[in-house]
Amino acid sequence: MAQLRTRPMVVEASRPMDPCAGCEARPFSVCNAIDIADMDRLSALAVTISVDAGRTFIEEGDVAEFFFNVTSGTAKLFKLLPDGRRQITGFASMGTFLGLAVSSTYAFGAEAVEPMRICRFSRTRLRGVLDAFPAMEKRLLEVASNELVAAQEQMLLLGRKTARERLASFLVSRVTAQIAAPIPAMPHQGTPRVALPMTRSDIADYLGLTIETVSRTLTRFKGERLIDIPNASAIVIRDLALLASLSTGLR
Amino acid sequence: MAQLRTRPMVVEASRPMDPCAGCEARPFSVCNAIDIADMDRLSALAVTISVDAGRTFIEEGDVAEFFFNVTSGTAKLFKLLPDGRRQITGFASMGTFLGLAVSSTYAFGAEAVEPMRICRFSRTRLRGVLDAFPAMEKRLLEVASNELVAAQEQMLLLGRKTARERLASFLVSRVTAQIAAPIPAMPHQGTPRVALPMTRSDIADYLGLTIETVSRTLTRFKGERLIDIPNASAIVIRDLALLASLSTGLR
DNA sequence: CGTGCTTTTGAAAATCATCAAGTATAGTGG
DNA sequence: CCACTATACTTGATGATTTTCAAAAGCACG
Repeated sequence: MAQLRTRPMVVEASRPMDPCAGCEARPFSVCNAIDIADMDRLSALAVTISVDAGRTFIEEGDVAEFFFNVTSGTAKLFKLLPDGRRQITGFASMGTFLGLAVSSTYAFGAEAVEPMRICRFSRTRLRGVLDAFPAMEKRLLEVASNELVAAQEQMLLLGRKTARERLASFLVSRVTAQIAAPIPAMPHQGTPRVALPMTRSDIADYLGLTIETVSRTLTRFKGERLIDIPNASAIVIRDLALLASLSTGLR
Repeated sequence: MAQLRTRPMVVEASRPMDPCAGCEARPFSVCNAIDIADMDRLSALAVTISVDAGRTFIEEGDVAEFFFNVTSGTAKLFKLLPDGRRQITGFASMGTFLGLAVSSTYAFGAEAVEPMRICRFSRTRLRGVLDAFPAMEKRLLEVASNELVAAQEQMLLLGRKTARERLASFLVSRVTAQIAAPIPAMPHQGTPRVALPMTRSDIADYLGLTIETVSRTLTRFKGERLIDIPNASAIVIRDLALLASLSTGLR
């Protein structure tokens, strides 16, 4: 399990103008629910933070003092068992809102898998903004509902799919996530290239497998001309349709 | 996979007075967020329905026309793969709110495991109530957040726990759910008795195992004096503390 | 007191995990 | 710029937990 030396988290007292105004993540985040005119109310609470790759910025069980919004980069969200077994419950990228929890402590940890920028809000102070702008609370409910649907899909994967089906599902979801979200996306004319900023170990802990099984299964996919593996952190999808049907057991 | 003959769903045009006034599930449900004085606004939309055991009242993929609130009984929520493999994502009992989904179709199916009474609301009409009472929307966000936490815990179980740990977790969660919720609970002086209205097949599909493994593991627990099995639908917990530590791998 | 279902129990098989090297890859410092 | 080291990834052999296949035992209900 990745463990980098712990460099100090860089906190910038960033308030040049309105940090939210030019925020690239806004179109993809809950912040967008607030009218641009009222945005200052939100940006007054926001503190921009840089997080180095490998840095844990949410510790499971810690008092939940903050909400976070991912501006750039990718984080893995995870839960641990006492003996160190780890389940990654999801990956958070641009626009993802983190910290939803009724309890006073975080129910999961979060660690950057690549350098990140995140927006931090005090939970108590954000509550005031939420009360003032019900549209944002409504947006949060949408976000939570979507995550719930994704979580149920992942339960189906973890509880009932084979290793092959899990990897196929993972690759397909990476493709669709890349299309739906962030960067206008590099043109993919049938052979989309998905970036895998996370390690094989992360993928394994996300899919409930071991790194060896992940590696073997990807190698086998390559042999079957379903994918190409130019390097460990990128995969070229050669037959998305077949992968998609594989992912639901229709081989 | 349980498949009973399909009896017609009984719909009662129930509006004797205010059906919500004497509702036993209200203290445990989102309805409680609304002031008793404003309750008529909600009860005007509510239609009470009886569901026979074995009846599917939410079909995965169907247009999501309604929200539901469970008044009594228990339902299993599930997702299916094309070849029939099933993952039960949760059990819904008194007070559970169902139907959260941004999409226009249900992301999961729901089937009664014992006779139920449920409250049905039109999604479009409930939207008006939610807009009028932000407190209820807020409550829904709390509910969704809690379910998200539970879903993450279940992902940890499905992805990383052994069969023994899964069953131990299941039994412990049944005990705590019984204490926290519904019926003032029968006095349990160290040996709580948990009801299992669902079949072994349901438990298996919930824990990502087969019925055989569920049966074998429970039998082994019995042999180890951790539980008693008076009958197939009830279990007496003889050593909750040991089960609890077993559930996190601390054997 | 059958009849049909669920549950339990047993034996064999299989998928995936574990153990163990060996091979890339990336970052570091000479 | 190139070895050198650390880490990540791949590949192979073996093993174990869990599944699959099969059948008997309980239970509920007519």
